[in-house]
Amino acid sequence: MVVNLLADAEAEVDRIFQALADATRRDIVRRVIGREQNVTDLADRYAMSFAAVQKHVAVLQRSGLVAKRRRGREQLVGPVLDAIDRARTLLDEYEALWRGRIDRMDAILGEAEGSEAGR
Amino acid sequence: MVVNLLADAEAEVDRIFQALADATRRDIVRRVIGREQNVTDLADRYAMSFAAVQKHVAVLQRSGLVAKRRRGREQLVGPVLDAIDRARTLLDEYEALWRGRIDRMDAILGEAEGSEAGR
DNA sequence: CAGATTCACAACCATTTGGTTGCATATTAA
DNA sequence: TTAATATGCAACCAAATGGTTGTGAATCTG
Repeated sequence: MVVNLLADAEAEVDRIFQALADATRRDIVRRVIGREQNVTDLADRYAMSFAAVQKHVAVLQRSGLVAKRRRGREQLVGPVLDAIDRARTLLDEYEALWRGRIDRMDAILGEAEGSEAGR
Repeated sequence: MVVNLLADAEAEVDRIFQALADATRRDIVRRVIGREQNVTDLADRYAMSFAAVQKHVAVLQRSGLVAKRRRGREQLVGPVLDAIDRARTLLDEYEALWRGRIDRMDAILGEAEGSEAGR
């Protein structure tokens, strides 16, 4: 159903913003965009336990912004360019909305739908 | 100290992304950008209690993205254009960061992963 | 093989989040 | 003045978050 598709899309946006709502995680994203890094290297940068950093990486992974790939005994954390680009586009859309350039888009996602009690 | 200034700035970013990490709140932002609305009107749109919507508005208010002004017995919720523009700029910076690093990475991408770029 | 490295994962804990109901207060309308 | 409207706010609750420690399994390395 359309409602579920929308709900899924919204949930995905939720996860992306949620993932970015933590300074450590934003920093991790920056770092792995610079270069793939294993979890230990990442963990060494922050004043918290290895397991805590592991959890942050898991949150980012769930949001789709990063992914891990194995290399021997280590897991290399790297950016998922498609997802990051999706996030970027999403931010673009908010920017457009906020700038008020979306007079036409108002007709599309304006009054009609957003209201539905579907959550 | 510089550290605290940075921490404050990061905390503010936290609050902004956090505020946007909920579909109802994103919807509220869209709506009040379209036109100032009182809390009751907003609450009528969503399948949750008045108090719940009140709390969502409070979160948005703490993030600085919206503000309330009194008109008689009602509180009109409206966008805070300065703060929204600040947030927009912030998102722009992330966009630039991501795009910039990705572009730069594209140049390097052909090479083997063994190559250490000292950082 | 033995030890070190790297990671996964479970259990636990405190705090925050997102929701509820109920009650109090301010303002408008009749 | 009384009733209806619009809001604020406290108390409560379940689930999620963000952290910890501890245990165990893979994978190098000497």
